[in-house]
Amino acid sequence: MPYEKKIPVDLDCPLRLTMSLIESKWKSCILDELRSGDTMRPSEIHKCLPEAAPRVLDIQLKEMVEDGLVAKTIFPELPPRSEYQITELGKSLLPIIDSMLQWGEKHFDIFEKKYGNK
Amino acid sequence: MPYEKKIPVDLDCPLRLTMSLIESKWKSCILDELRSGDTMRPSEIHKCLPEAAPRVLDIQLKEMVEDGLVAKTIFPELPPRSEYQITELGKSLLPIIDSMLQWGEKHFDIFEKKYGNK
DNA sequence: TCATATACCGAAAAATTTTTCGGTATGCTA
DNA sequence: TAGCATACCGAAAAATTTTTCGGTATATGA
Repeated sequence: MPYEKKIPVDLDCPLRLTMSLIESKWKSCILDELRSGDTMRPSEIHKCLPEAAPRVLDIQLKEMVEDGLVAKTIFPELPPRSEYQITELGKSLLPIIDSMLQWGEKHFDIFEKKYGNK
Repeated sequence: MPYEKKIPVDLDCPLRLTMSLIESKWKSCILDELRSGDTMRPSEIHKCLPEAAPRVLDIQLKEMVEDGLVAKTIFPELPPRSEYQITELGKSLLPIIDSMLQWGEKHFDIFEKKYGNK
């Protein structure tokens, strides 16, 4: 296989399971982008997360589809077109994403001061 | 430096900030272990997380102390003794840990079926 | 005396993830 | 016709994290 995780998800404990689904660098951001429920094309997602290497987004989107967090529709056209949309399972993670977002906003200044502008 | 993260935390966005504080393999579990507020000695933590290599726990505990999630008390004795305790900042992450734990419990069977027992 | 336990560190190896680069195929526009 | 965009893939390089191993120091128990 081209690129594949050794262990798809961590079944050792429920906490590690949830973490393993979202801990890759951009997965939580992808869920956040898709939160509205609207479909997004890959190129849009890339535009919204310009710091992410396009290849990682491909890989992580693929894993999220495999994990059932995101659904993919491929249109058999040329040039190719496809769309991604958050699933119900993916939506059920949004409260977690929200609370992390809020926590980060609330405590941002602590870490800004501590680690910020090098 | 012996072992050090390139970038301590991710200040690009609040969501990535929160993720970067807990996404290392065992940090969320460490917070979960320390949740009661009682102090724990390193050897206890190691016993509670036997699958983690002791060295990673050392490293990750040290980072969590640096990040302010955990407090450390060193007793100047021999043989050495030290204690770790969750801080208020660390406690403020517990609702997130809780919701991940609950999510994992609720959806465990999906992933068990999908990826489980090889 | 020898083994064990304690807490931690450094170095190097191994594993994993992320990034970079190049390639596929085709339609549109200049 | 040339260049660009689209969506994706493979391979390899780079970066990062995790693991393994060995070492520090001293007290206790066999």
